[in-house]
Amino acid sequence: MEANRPDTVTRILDVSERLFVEHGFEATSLRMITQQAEVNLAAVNYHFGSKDALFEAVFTRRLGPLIEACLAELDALEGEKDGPTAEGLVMTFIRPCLALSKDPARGGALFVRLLSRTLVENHRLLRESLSQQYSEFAQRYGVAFQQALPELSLETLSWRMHLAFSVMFNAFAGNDVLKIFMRSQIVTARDPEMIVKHLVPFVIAGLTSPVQE
Amino acid sequence: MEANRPDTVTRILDVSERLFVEHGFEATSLRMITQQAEVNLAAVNYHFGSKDALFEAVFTRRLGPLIEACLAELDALEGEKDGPTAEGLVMTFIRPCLALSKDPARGGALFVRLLSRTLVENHRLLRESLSQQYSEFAQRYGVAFQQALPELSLETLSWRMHLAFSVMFNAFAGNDVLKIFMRSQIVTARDPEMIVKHLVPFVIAGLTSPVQE
DNA sequence: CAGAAATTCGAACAATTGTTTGAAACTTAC
DNA sequence: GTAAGTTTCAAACAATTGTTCGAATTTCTG
Repeated sequence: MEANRPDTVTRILDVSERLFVEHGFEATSLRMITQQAEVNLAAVNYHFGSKDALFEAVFTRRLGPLIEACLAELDALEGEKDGPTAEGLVMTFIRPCLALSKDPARGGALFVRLLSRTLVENHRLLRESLSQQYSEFAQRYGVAFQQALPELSLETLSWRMHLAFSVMFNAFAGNDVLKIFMRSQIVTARDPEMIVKHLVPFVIAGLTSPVQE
Repeated sequence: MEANRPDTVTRILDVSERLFVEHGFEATSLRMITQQAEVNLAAVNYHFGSKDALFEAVFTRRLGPLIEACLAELDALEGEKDGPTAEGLVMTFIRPCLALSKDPARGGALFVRLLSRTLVENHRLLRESLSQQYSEFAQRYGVAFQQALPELSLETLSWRMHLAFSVMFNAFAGNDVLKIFMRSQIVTARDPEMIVKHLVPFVIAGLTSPVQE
């Protein structure tokens, strides 16, 4: 009947990804995970070693390919004749996030939400294990944006990049800060295309705004 | 020696506010709180009733005055002769947040960080208890922005407000999404004035960007 | 000062947490 | 088919969790 269901490791990862997003790392117990994944309680410690290691495994499964996709887009853009524009650079980040959000096989928007959550929670996993590993990501974008927006000072550019990635992450994660207050006024459809339609112009405008002294 | 230290309730609230920000709600135990606050373990349940009620108390202590300050600024702005501009509206939100961040007596930037964290975590407290209570906040800003940016469709305006408040919240909370990756490149000084210097132009540009079809 | 009310205290409660263990079941290889 | 290796299983582990209780203590009130 259900012959080709994923193996134990994959089922644990899928359920963990969803539960970590819904309830957070601390509030998600191994019994919740193993119960919904229909595996034995000891399976987590057998396959991953510990709950912390499971969390890291959930992360590395998606973050690596996502960052590689961004860097590949960056390579393609820098290969063109004209220098990269700010909009082009933004799209090299948007497109992989969009593709991930629209792919149910890769958890859809779940992982971006988990990433956003973990960033805000300031987890030690992101501070220690993954920060060094993926420092290339930020360095590449830093250089590229410096090239695309040469009129900005390093301080201003750094701040605008910080703000731009901040709003992009939160948009993809669906963190509706206003949804809490506005009852039914804004229906923030989770449609990823809709996100991009309004997100990209907003970010581009913020990045390319003329400096005022 | 230390005669006028705060009373038990205040000490619990102060310590809880800090620990909830540092470790999150679930990962903060009552024993951590009572130990650092130098009160008995049972004091929390005696004064607040439960850990959930303590969390709500930590919230209501700061959120109410903050929102009222924003609405007061809004009243003052709407009382002027000219209609409110987008920048003026943004500043009615920025100024109270800035004042709170710079006031150690009110926990400084702690509460804004807690608010940001709780928004991302999608806590039921913000969905249920506080959303109805402070719906006036969003409604007032919705009407005001509609007046300041009449050329925008309701859909576009809603999205831009969502993105604007999203980036403002995260900026004040100090959620450096790039800090994780960039090692020492960007030193995002926690100086609130510095935040505003770069945050406000970014948000204004995104809000007032001409619509492109 | 005496009595009442409010607060603090130490101790214990049941429940849940992540983790470990050794045996059972299964898969693979010769 | 049998032995070796891999995976699953039920059960238990010590530790920690939020909460409760009654007695001690302090503070307020007359």
